Amino acid sequence: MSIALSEQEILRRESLQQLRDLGINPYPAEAFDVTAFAQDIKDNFESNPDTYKHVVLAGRIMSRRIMGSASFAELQDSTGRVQIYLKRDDICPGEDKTLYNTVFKKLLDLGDYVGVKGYVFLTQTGEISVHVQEMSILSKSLKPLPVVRRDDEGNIHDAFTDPEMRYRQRYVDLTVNPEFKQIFINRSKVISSMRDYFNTEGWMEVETPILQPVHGGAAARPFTTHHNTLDMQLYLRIANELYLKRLIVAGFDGVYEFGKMFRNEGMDRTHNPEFTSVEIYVAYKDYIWMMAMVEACLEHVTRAVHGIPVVQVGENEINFEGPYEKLSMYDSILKYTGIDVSAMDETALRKTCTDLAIEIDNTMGKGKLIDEIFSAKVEANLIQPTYITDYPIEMTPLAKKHRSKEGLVERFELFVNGKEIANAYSELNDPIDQRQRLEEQLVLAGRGDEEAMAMDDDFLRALEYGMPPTSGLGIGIDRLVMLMTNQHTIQEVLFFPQMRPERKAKVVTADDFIKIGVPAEWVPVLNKMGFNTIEELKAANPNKVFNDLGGMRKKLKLDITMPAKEIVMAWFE
RNA sequence: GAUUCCGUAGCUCAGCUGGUAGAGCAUAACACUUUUAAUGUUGGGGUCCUGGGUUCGAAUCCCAGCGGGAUCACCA
Repeated sequence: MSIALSEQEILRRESLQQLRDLGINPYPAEAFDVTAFAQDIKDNFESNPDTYKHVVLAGRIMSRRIMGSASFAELQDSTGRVQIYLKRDDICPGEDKTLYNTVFKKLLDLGDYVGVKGYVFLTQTGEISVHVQEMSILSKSLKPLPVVRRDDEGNIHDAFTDPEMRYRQRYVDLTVNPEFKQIFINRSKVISSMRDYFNTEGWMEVETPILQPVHGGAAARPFTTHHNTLDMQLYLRIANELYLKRLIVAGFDGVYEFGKMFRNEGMDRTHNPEFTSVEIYVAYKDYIWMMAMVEACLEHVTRAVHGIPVVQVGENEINFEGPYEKLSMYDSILKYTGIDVSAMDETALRKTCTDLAIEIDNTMGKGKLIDEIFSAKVEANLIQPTYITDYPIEMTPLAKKHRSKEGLVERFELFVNGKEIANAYSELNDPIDQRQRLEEQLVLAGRGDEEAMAMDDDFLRALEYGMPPTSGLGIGIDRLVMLMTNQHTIQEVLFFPQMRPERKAKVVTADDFIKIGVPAEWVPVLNKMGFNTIEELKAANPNKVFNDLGGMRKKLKLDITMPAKEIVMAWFE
């Protein structure tokens, strides 16, 4: 709790107490069953007025226009806002006008939850409104929300836009900027439609460990933690690939998992330390099959979100209907740079990078150098969904060697709008080859590559028992959602993006002040005067503090007893 | 991590070459029975992010720190 309450917060707490004094519970326990929603009323009242003669709805009061004994307010529920009309003598049919004159006009604040019963009608200006016959308080709001106003043209005034506050206090953001809720509704549709697609195909949703003794399956720095009972180091997973493959070894034909991954790396517009991915593995398939599956799946997802297979992303209209363009890694570099890197050795690649003004360092192997060229020169050109296929073996230790092309693996990545969205292999199931490839990763690690993949002996043991030919796919859900919702920062598609901790207010409990003899009712006054710790108080001049207490008492019109001077002096001993 | 911009009332923002801190909304009081960015009148509300420095005097200038944004780097 913050130390000094703002004027408005103090007033709201006083209103809360006055409600209680009137015998009104500001936080009632009873259920309040609604029968109507704002959006439905606005959409359907005019075509079907008879069904809105008795409505019950609930939500926050978001604006009020009080005109004597009648008032308009806007009620916001989960679907939107609808205007409500309150007339004193309607909600207070008897002599007692307290509910209107005191409760509604004085003690309610913007942001309070109320429940209303009444009927829908059209005002003289033609706005669909609810004529309230009964009103009850469902929850009192003690902190004022930012007020965002909209005029007739829909222009927003005093918008609540500070990204820091929007991300730290997402509950405020989505309350006053409800249009952002659609991003998260669409996020949910992306995941649920994809899950539907997988389930319809007969593949099984599974869960695998997040706490892993070996961080395998991807190349990234992990978060490290410690288990006390086992007294062992554990990692938050950077990928779940190796566990899902163990389940293919176990005899499932298709398994998939939606889940959080954790990578201890930089944060920016497209990276959050924890992010969501889906991985799916299907036995007896290869990466050619997987391409067709991805096309069907993403078209299904796009239709689920937008109703059509096309989505507008910035300037670009992106069509998720398959089939997508396919380019091999080498051909894509040839296409966009005119350089054929397919036969180059490491030395030649280094020279090519230098010629193209691409920064490199000594830890980079052949695969990484090619990837640098690709990232710098090709990626941004891949706007419509495009498969980049057949990667150099050095950068892909978990994929099967290409069936016909030497030095390559059966892998594709799907690029959309210049960004990687999906990654898939014909999975490596030759245990001896797999062991060698992981050993090569250890060499890279020895050269200083912090992200080289770790050895996982249990995974190799599983492969030795035999894994059927399998194709696997990973999709970054956050980036897919960014595409589907036309957002260009990952923070906009995460409810609670990672932030640095807020600066802590210097917190001191009232007890500390009470212990040195300060009467409880004077503690907030001292806080208001800037004394938030005992040390700060004791550093002050006792006579000045005593005088200022009197001044504050007068200024704040406090109805509390002034402590005697000796008592104040005693605080300083 | 680098560069750069920003941090002032509950919110959105002004605040010039340093001289008693401002507006709109919100809030409080009064008026008002179909308003709608309601209106009219009158009030209250501030750790100018934090800590140093320069100065007679700092929201303003300088330094450091904290937090955020953008760009870049990193991130297959």
